[in-house]
Amino acid sequence: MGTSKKEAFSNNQNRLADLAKALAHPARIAILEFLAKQNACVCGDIVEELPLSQATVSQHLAELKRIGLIKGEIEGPKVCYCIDQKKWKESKQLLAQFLSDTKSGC
Amino acid sequence: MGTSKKEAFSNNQNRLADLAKALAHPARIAILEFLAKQNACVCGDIVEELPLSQATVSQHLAELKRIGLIKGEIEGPKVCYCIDQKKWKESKQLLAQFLSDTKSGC
DNA sequence: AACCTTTATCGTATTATTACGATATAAAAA
DNA sequence: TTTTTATATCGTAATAATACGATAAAGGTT
Repeated sequence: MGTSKKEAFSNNQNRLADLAKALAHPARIAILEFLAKQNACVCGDIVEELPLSQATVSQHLAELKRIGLIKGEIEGPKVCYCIDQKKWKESKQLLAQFLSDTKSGC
Repeated sequence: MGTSKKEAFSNNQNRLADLAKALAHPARIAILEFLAKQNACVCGDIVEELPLSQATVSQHLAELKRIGLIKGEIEGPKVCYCIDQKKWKESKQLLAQFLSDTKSGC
């Protein structure tokens, strides 16, 4: 027990839920907002932006990488993170489609 | 340890993350899609639509109610569920704003 | 009243998430 | 080569989420 029964749902439903899960923490929202604001790859100083330890920030970055929303490139001693344009557009599309399909009718 | 440090983030970031959390399970996506498809309040038969026990479906409905996306009205022995129009539009707006603000610049 | 139907809640087992110190790794700098 | 800097990973403790059987609650039906 306790395991999510994802196999019982459609691909689309799982993709949406998984995307939502990646966004389901304020730190990850903050990271995405920060990367977008810089409008470029950010090398270093993501940890300083957040009120969390380095290890925890790394975990949140890993979660965003897992879903593919961001990617990191090793640049000397640092890692440069940026939003993955292709995947971000896809995700936007997926969410926007869900939002527009789901109408509240009463 | 283990507790999410939500107090360290902005209101907007927390609202977004909380909304995303409500969407972060395929069963809840399925429920919202089903309610939207019916385009009316649905009395009963939500449990039959899902591959989960009645108790689990009730929990998912409670989570959607917690965030305010749906509301239930007692109608005799049944409960009629529907998407909360006002809250749904607000949430759509919140997400859409985030999606359009967050541009991938590299 | 006794019973059926529908939904919520309780109890509980399992798994996932969150957080952080400590440590590993990898590359630049001294 | 040793040291410094930046990031990832490990280990672990605490909390949250998921699932479901059992039971309660609320309202109809007979």
